[in-house]
Amino acid sequence: MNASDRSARIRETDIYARLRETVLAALAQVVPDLPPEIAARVEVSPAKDPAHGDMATNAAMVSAKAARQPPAKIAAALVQHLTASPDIQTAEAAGPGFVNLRLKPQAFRALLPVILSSGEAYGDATTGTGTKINVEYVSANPTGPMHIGHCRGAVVGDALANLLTKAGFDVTKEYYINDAGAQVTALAWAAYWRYLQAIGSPMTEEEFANEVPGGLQYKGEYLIQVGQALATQYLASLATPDLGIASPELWIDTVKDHTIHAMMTEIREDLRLLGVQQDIFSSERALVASGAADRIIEKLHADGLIYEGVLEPPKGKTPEDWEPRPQTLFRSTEFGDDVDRPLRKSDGSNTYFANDIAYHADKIDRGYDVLIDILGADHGGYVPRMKAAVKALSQGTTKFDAVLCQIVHIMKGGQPVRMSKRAGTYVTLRDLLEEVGKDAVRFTMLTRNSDAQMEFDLDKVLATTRENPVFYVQYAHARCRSVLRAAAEITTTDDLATASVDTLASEPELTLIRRLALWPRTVEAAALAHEPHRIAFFLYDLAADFHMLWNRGKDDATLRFIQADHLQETRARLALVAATAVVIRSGLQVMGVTPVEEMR
RNA sequence: GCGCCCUUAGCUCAGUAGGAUAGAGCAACAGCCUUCUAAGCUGUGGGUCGGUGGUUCGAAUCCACCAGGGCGCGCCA
Repeated sequence: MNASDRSARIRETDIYARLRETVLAALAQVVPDLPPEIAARVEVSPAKDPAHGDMATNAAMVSAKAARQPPAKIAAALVQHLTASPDIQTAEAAGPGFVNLRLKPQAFRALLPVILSSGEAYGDATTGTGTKINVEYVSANPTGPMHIGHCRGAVVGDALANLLTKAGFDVTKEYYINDAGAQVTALAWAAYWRYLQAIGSPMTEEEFANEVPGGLQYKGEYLIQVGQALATQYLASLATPDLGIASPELWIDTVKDHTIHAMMTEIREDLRLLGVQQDIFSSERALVASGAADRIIEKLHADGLIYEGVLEPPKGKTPEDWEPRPQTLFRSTEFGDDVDRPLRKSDGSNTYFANDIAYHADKIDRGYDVLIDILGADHGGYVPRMKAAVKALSQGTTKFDAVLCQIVHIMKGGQPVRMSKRAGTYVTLRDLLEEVGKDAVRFTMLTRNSDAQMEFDLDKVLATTRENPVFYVQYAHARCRSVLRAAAEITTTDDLATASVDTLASEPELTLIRRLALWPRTVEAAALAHEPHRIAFFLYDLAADFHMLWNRGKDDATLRFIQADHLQETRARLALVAATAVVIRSGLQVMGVTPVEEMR
């Protein structure tokens, strides 16, 4: 799509963007030599108070200084020019220099055919055209099935990726498998224990645990199958002749491979059930094995960004066992971090950070303009060093943003559900999905800003009341579909895009249409802010407007959508209903929630 | 001790890229309602946007300091 096609499309679908162009054109008449950076600050935004009209612009105020004229004077001149616009009914200067615009109802109504012919593509933006973004999310240790703690990041990341795609970005969804660290070695030992059990080893768990460096972790039963599979494939060849612990070199890589593969199979299935489908799975272990991590460290070394040094102890709180030690450090302080960060452990292997630098370098090499990591809030302290690393690696050309997800507290029967493996109340993602379903999980996870803690009340997400946004939004869509089904017997609905909508003039109808008009703007703002939860709130408001309109039919039968003896009126109303359904679907699509056709 | 995030109605939370008189749901109060597909509808009360300064024509929003909560703080990921 070229630039003029693009702006034509914007004029057609985003009424606020269109009016902004109108205002800028008028402003160019009033203030001929306005600097572009001032023009960029001109906004046309929806009026908060209906008494102010439909929209307002700050054009006069932001340009007053550059024009060396008082805002009121510029506003008055703008009003003169703007009243000539075919979209505008009235324009008036108000307050400290706003220009309030009241649009002709037709300007809003004309959107309905556009929505109906665009379908769910309505709201697509071109903001991100030409920008490649990588969204990395979930990235759980492959040490067991996914639990609730992983779930929020998965949903937020997935919805954000969808949102960015809708806003025109070229998006890659990625999962980074943290399969290289000590945790995975511990996992392999745990699987090896299940293997020994499977081949009938006489060792007791205690005897085995005493031989494991760091002790036996991951006692979950989910590894039993892995052990049995190993036994089937390798018989007793991974153990000593008397079925004891063989030298780790003989089995550790095999068991690791096998176990990680088994865990990832489970995790992929969990993700699939959650409706998450990532494009790329990157392995930390493969990255290290390929030598990429070492190469990056060498490169940074050559750039003078790595040195051997001793860190100061944390101020005010010196750990008991603190002692000065020389370490391999990355100069992250040169790029805004608080302290330089270690890259090597004392055993010579890389820290997680070192490998993550290599991983992000790899993503930069793949040509992304923006890297987004979805992280748990407990990784907040990690963000500045990663930001520093990306800056150093890309010479500042690649942007990095981290979206932090706060903890989710599961509530049931008014009581918090404790997350404890020992107590057996460890809630897996699969349990949650079975209990409330994918759609309720996804929607609910998006009903809070991701950096706010959230209560997930298992009883409330299934409630059929207005206070449950999942229900309220789905119900609005179901009602739309219900009306359209009912109307199918009276009038055809397939060509509503060409229906005359001039009769839609009541306040609740126009309120709903104005809400629909906000959709492109909402998509764009949410995408740029990396805040997918805004979509959920928009849909809730949209649903409220729709239910309001529906409820009017309760009091007054002539206000119902279907009027058997007024076909033209009916078709106009149905066009509005159909457009509402389209926008709800469009929003649910971003959230990864399946719209329902009926509530049963 | 330091850094990051947070603090908005009784409760749970929004607040659209600094805009006008800060919004919604629940709860409370007062009415209505038995339905084109229903699990409700209308109205009312309720706020020093944690506090104090500052920048600005204009601040819940940006800056500084203070108070309270969460997270993190040399080879865990």
